[in-house]
Parts: sequence; C-alpha cells; structure tokens
Amino acid sequence: MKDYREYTDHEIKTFQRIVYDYYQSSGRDLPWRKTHNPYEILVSEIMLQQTQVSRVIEKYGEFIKTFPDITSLAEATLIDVLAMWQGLGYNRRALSLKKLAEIVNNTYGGYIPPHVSLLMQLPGIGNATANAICAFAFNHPVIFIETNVRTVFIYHFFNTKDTVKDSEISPLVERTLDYDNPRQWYNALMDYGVALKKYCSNPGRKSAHHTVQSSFEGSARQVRGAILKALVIKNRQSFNELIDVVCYDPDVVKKNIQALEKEGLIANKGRYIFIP
DNA sequence: ATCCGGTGGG
DNA sequence: CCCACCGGAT
Repeated sequence: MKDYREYTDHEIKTFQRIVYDYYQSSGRDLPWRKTHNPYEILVSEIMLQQTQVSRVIEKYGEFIKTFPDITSLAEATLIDVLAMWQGLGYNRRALSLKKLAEIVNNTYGGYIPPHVSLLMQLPGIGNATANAICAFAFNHPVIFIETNVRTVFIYHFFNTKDTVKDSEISPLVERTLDYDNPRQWYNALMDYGVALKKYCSNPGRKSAHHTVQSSFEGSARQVRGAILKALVIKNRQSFNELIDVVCYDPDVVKKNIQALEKEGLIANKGRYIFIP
C-alpha cells in the first residue's frame, strides 16, 4: 500500500476529478445545503448522527420552522422538542441539542462558535460533528472523517487491505482536500461515498472503527423509545398507566424509567412520571 | 432477520 | 478500549 506522499499530483487530481464529476452529475440537493446558517447546519448535523438522510429530510423542515433560531430552541420546553424529534430516534440527542442552545445563547451571545475545539465542548457534539459544522457552516478547510468519507478513501486507496484505521486515511484526506472550497468538496465526498455503498457492499466495513449494533427488537432502546413516545402524547402518567401503554415487563419498564430519569429526559415527582 | 450510523459514559 | 443508545427500510 502506497504512502500518501507517493501519490503524484496527477493521481490526486484524477481522484478529485472523479469525485467532482460524480457530484456534478448526481449530487444530492438536500435541504440543509440550501443554507449557510450555522444554526440550521448544526441542527442537521445532530439529526444526521446515526440517522439516515431520508428520515432526517422528513423532520428537518418542520423542526427549523418551529425552532427557527438558537433562542427559540433555548426557550422551548423539552417536551415540544421531543415531540418534534419523534421518528428520529436516540432522543438523548434532542436533550443535548436543547442544552446546547441554552449554552450558546448564554455564553456565546447566540452565535455558534466557529472552532472545532469550542464546538466539541458543547453537549452532543463530538469530533465528527464539530468538523462537519466547520466545513459546512463556515467553509473551513478541516480534516474531516465520517462514514461516507471513510467509504470513499477505503475504496480508492485501500482496496487491497482488510482493515483501515482513520490515522491511515487522515493524511490522504488532507492531501486531497479542495482548499478553495472545503464545503463543496465534503458535500461531493459524502454523495460519492453514498453512491459507492450502493453498488459494492459497503467498503466502510473495512474501517477499524466500523461497529455492528445489537438487535433493536427486545432491546432497552425499544423500551426507552416507547416510554418517551407515550409521555410525548400524554405527559403526566403514573407508573401503572405507563405500564399499560408501553406493554413491556414492569421490571424492565421501571429500570428504563430510572435510566431516563438519570439522563434528564424524564422526571418523577410524587406518583407521576413526566418530561420536565 | 439485517442494515445503517456519532457521542459519551464507564 | 467497549458498549449502549432509535427506528425505518429492505
């Protein structure tokens, strides 16, 4: 396998051409690409964590309409945010997003900080999302690796290897980056990565960071989702009411209520359980 | 039944 | 490092 320094400028240019040609002919026109508003980009990136584009598209417009800026989200109730989140999964992201809005409102005057290190200090934002925001909202030339980017680089540069670490991909991402327009380049990489997965079985599986989830059926995720969904429909419920609606083993429901309470997604006062 | 995917707590 | 967290599509 070649070191990134061994590729000629011509080879790098050819790679960029392939990616941009694909983007020009078949790039996706996504709602969050119509804006450069950092808040709107941030919301899309949180939604896109572990969640497919098709599902995010359905929810995104309505969410932005309901919470058009940081302040409106900071001032919203958690239950209104969770109601809007139904169908996206991983409800703790909604809680993080609301907390993030409060922090940005109170400590950054409502402005999303345009730096990876500051973004990563906010709840629900890790390395990938911080870099995505810098690239897509601020057009910064960050070195950014997520699943679609991995797919592209593994397919083109590591075809004969069976496991690839991000530390091996990173220098190539840096070498091939379009420094004149990082935003456009990363959009193109993502779309091309998605296309590659469709016609060869996901090259990203060869990533050292690829993981497989335990099954959803019968999992705590399923129970948590059901509890939150029931409370979004009717917010104050007794434990017994909740058992009836949720339809799982009471001990399992109780355990999950306690876990949700610990995370701050629900509260338990007197004999009632509710979203705070 | 299997696939897809970032963050953060332990 | 390892594992838990959602849900819809296929």
